[in-house]
Amino acid sequence: MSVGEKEETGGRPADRGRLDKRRAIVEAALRVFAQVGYAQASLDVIAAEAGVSKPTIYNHLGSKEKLFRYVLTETAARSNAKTLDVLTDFPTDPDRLRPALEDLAAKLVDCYCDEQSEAVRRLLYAEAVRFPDLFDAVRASGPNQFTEALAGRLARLANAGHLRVEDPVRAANQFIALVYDELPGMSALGTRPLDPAEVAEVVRAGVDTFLRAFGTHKEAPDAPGAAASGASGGVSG
Amino acid sequence: MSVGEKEETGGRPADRGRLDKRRAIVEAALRVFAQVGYAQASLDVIAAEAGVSKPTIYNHLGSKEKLFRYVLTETAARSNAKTLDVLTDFPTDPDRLRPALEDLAAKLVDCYCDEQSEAVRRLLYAEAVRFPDLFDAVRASGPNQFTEALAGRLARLANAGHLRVEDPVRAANQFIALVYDELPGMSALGTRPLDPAEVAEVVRAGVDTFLRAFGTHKEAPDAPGAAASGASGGVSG
Amino acid sequence: MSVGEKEETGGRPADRGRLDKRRAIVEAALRVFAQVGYAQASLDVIAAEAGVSKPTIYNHLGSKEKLFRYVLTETAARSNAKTLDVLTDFPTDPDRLRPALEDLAAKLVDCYCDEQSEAVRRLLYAEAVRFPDLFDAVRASGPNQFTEALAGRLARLANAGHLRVEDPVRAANQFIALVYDELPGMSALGTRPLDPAEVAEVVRAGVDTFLRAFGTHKEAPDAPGAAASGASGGVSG
Amino acid sequence: MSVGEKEETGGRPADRGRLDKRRAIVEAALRVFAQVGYAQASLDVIAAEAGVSKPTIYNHLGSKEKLFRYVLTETAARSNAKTLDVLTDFPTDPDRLRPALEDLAAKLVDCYCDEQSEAVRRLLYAEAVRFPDLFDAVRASGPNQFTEALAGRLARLANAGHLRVEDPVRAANQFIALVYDELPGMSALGTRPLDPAEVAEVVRAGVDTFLRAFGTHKEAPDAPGAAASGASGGVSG
DNA sequence: AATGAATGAGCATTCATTCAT
DNA sequence: GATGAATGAATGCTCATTCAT
Repeated sequence: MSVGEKEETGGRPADRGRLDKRRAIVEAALRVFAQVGYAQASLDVIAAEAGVSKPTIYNHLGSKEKLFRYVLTETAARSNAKTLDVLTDFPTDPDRLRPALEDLAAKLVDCYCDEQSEAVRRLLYAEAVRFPDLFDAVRASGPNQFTEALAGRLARLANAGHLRVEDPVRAANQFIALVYDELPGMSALGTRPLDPAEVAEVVRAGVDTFLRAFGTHKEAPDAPGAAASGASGGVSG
Repeated sequence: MSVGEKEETGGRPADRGRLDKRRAIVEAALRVFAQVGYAQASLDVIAAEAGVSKPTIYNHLGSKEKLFRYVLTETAARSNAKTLDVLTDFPTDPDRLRPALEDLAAKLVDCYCDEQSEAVRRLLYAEAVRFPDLFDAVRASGPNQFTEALAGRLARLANAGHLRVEDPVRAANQFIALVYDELPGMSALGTRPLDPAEVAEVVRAGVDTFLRAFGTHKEAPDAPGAAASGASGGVSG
Repeated sequence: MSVGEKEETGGRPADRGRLDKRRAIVEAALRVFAQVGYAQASLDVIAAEAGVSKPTIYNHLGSKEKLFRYVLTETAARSNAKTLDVLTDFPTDPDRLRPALEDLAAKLVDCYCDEQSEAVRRLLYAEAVRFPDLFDAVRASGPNQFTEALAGRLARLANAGHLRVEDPVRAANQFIALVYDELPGMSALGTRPLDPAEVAEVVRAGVDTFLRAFGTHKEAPDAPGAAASGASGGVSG
Repeated sequence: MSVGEKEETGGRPADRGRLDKRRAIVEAALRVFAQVGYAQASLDVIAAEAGVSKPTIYNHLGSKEKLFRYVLTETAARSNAKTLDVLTDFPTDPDRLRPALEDLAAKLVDCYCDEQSEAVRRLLYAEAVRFPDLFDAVRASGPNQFTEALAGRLARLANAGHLRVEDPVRAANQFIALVYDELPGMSALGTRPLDPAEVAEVVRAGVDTFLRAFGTHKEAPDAPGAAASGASGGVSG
């Protein structure tokens, strides 16, 4: 235990290879599950992809089902942590609210649209009947926490006079809905790359609507007239 | 649909049984696919559930994949038709906009949360990678059409001075997002029954936010104080 | 259904091939089970040996365990029927008892030492722990019935004054023990061919002892002095 | 076995643990083999049962097959030694023959029906095809020796005028057959406990028949009327 | 000497699909 | 047109065995 490198696993040096293999298995499994789903994923393929033999998967993770559960919860946890992180930078008492919200929304949809995030979402949808507990677990550890945290921020902003929200949790959910809801359709559920410009536009429009609904008079569109993607003028006033 | 209604199920009476079998197969397949997913669904089970023999499925639909495609597109088409229908009752020049929108939203989420609708959604998510074209086809025939139609209504309302919308398509998407987005999480992706009261509350809150963002001064909450789950009046200061 | 051949199965002509396959499977399974035992028998090998595909075995017999049960009980039933048959020829009031008993014993051990009989015995021993019910079933349908039947004959002989038996069932068991017990050891549990002469000698000696114990004075050794295989004279008196 | 009794378990004290492990392995293996058979016995289970790791089994015994051979021969040897021992107490010139024979028979069937003895028998039956040499080895070292020894005793008794036997080996085999043959069926091949009273009855009946066949006039039933389960006196007439 | 970890080979079972009837 | 029967191809999982430690 002289220089380092082995320090990071904490255990005996021999554990190094073991942990590498475990990680390789889990990563390969995520790739394969995301590609073909739970039922169609064959352990042969996962083993090959991970560069290990099939029994090694069983030694490490016990069964296909346990592997699936582990992969999903672990991946979801990682995604969730990243998502929660985007709130860290969010200013408590922002100079200008609109850009702050747009920044937040951009980072948020970035997390939500991340390849692994979308893969987990697809798998949870796909197996909602067979693994209902997985859905609950991931939701509890992820989206719900983010919603709560965001609700807290919104409540503080409201208290500071920057927003008019009555039910912060609902407002938080609506914020997420406004900035994200259109994207899965555009990316074919995370299956096709998104045009960043379109994403930015969706985000801006979502934040705009959010602020129209919950903002105070102090806020004005960032760049007037930039919000419209379809009909240019004509309507309101 | 004037003259022969029965004509559309085939001319000779002998085809009657044939079409019955086909329908039985498709319905059974939907049930089974919805329950266990594409890969885990076995044709034996579907055949048994439909009360036919396995080769009959092949005679009628060619292969498991074609069966899946057919079931999904057909079911989606039915759902979509029902969804589009909810716009029929929507008044062009409503006396009071809020209740009209709430009624519309209620009917809409009813369609979206319908068991078959949710099953199709889960299956599209599950097989988004393997059947990307299915996702596109269903989206094109369904949600997109509804969005467009709703956008048209919103534009007319805007023209009539009832709303202030610049981009009607976007507004339509946001309307849907606001009234529906929270529900899949609540129903575990259509897997668990929803509490109608909670649904109504979500819908009302979504419409409320929508009107705060896009409504004109003429609109006020339907029942003062009923819209929020928290404090009713103004929050901030 | 002109000449015949199909008549013997009774069902539709198409059933012919089906029944042939079933029989082929069962026969192959018996061979393989007898050769390598239950656990080591692979369905691949059985299928190949039977000239059918593996799923066909499942179509016909459901599972390896069911196949085993079926093969054992069916084979045992056949063996048992044959064994019971040897009593048919046994004279009720024999002129001379000794040759009748020797004939009976010879036929009996022929049945007991039959290849299939021994195979079933080995398999029952081998799987007595895993399939205790099989042991009971086969015993009830086979040996017990024979013992009872033989006991009946012995009782009648006793009543007719040809034997002195108090407990006919026990005497029957002892008769079987005397004429058969040595043979499994000699044939390595049915694994090696028996020398017919040795078998005859064992049988004769067994019957001799039986008659010494249960016979009346009327009976005398068939061929005086022929019973001894080891020490020639010297002993008795 | 004069000087060092402990010498035989190895010289250095360090070997103590090694030999303990070996013994633990063999005992565990016997338990597992007896329970599930050769093929179904997994070395993982045996290792766990023995409290050692799997490679340790290989270090000590080389392979599953060698382990099986060793376990069977060693266990058989132990059983055989015990069985041979029952002849030690058998009086050369008994006062009364019947009780002596009954005592001998009781002890003998006790040995034969011992759990380990039956387990070995079942395993030899089960693997008679795969391990024919094992069957021969065990038979040579065990039953044959006992038979020979018993034959010697019977010959001496005959010489002393207590019995009338012409072929002592055959008589020995018949003695064993008479007192033991019924028991495996009653205990489901050693799988179920025997009722001692029934065993005693079988033994007594066996000895009775043996004496009726080979005894001299000097011998009479031990307890008049106790020998038969049916009518005691003469039957026919 | 003992073990944790890894693996190649094998097995029971299932399934989508086809063919003869 | 409908079906019973059959099958090639996979799949999840287990096991005896070996190697590095």
